[in-house]
Amino acid sequence: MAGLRERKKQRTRRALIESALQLFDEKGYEETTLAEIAAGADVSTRTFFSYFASKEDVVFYDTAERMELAKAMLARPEPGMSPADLLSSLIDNSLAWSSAQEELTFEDAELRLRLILTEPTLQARALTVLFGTQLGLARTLHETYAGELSMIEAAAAVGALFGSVKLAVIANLEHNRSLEEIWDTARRAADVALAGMRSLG
Amino acid sequence: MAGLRERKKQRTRRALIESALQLFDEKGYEETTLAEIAAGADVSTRTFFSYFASKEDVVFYDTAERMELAKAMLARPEPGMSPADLLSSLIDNSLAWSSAQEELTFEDAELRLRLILTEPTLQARALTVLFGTQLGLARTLHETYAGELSMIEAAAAVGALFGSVKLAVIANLEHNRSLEEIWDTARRAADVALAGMRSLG
DNA sequence: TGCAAACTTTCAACTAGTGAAAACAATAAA
DNA sequence: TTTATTGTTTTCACTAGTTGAAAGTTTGCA
Repeated sequence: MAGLRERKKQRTRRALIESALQLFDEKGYEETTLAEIAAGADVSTRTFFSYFASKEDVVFYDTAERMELAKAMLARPEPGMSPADLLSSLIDNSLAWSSAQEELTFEDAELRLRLILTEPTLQARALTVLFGTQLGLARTLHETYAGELSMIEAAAAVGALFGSVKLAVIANLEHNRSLEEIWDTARRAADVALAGMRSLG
Repeated sequence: MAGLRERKKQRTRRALIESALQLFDEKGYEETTLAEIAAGADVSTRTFFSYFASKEDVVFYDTAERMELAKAMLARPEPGMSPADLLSSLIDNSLAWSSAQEELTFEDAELRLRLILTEPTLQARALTVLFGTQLGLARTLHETYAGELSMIEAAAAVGALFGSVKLAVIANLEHNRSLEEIWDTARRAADVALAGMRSLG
């Protein structure tokens, strides 16, 4: 389908991602230099920056894609579904999706999560990314329920949902050893936020 | 009271803050270099880093103080106050406090807010700071209502509250011209989150 | 085959941030 | 008031992320 040029670019991109994640795992994030990442992917340091805007960005390479999926979900709810139900199913689906990715092995996904939770720089970036996602989802939700849901309400709903899940999961990180436990924490926190929406209508 | 050494340090700190904020205002955040900030405060560039860990940190110089105030509030609720009521009054107080600071003029405060909302780097830092604050407040709340409120519930409550307010305020930035309007947006968003808590008990 | 467009490399520069040792100033003890 | 001690700032040297520009390659297409 796509020409050689396009395929080559995808390969370079992949090579950069793999080189980076492997090095981060082996030596740590801060300890890995861009020069090393580039070398591992057989390109010049300068070239790294035509694929990613920053060192942090490699770690979040699939964010845009995930965002699109989530948006698509919110854009076309099953007929008759309330905003709260829709958001509730979004949480379920997102958690499920994390496990079921082909591109990355389960270990890769877990490694990446640990990396993000461990490295301050990446944590900060994650907060930014998540924030942007929420804004986008709030807008979509507002459009989906045009008339019924003001922008403030949509933003408050999405913000409350993500805010409670995020804080609860992180605050319980020490206690949550397995993915199941994390999943359970997330669900319980989500229900706190969703109860608010339901009680308002 | 404090010795000369201590007073001198406070003066240098102030000088750095003022030099930085003034330059950020005049030339923009990214355009201002640490060398210029230091020069404006009559110290060496290296000295900047014994006062602040990074360029971003100057802008958030009073964060720790604010955090302590908020924590203190959550630690000693009026007898018989529910968690939801307590958090509700926290929001009111925080919004009020922003306006009533002596150290900075009203313009300074507003300039700083605009700076933070405008500059990506500072936005990112704000998210991190706010996140840390939430974690601290959730722990305090959990301790205050020991037995009644699990850590997950406390985190979900605080996360939902801050999450909804934050997202609603930002999402409505364009529409919110005055502080009063922002305040109103915040209150409305907070009520969405608080309704959830109240409906659960 | 040959030209134009897309990509990569090389080179040079700038800035945030860090470590270490030398220089300097403040405090307290003699 | 001199001296020893301790805290603070400066100077110097260096690393690493990031950006711009120009030169060099590769690919797509006529």
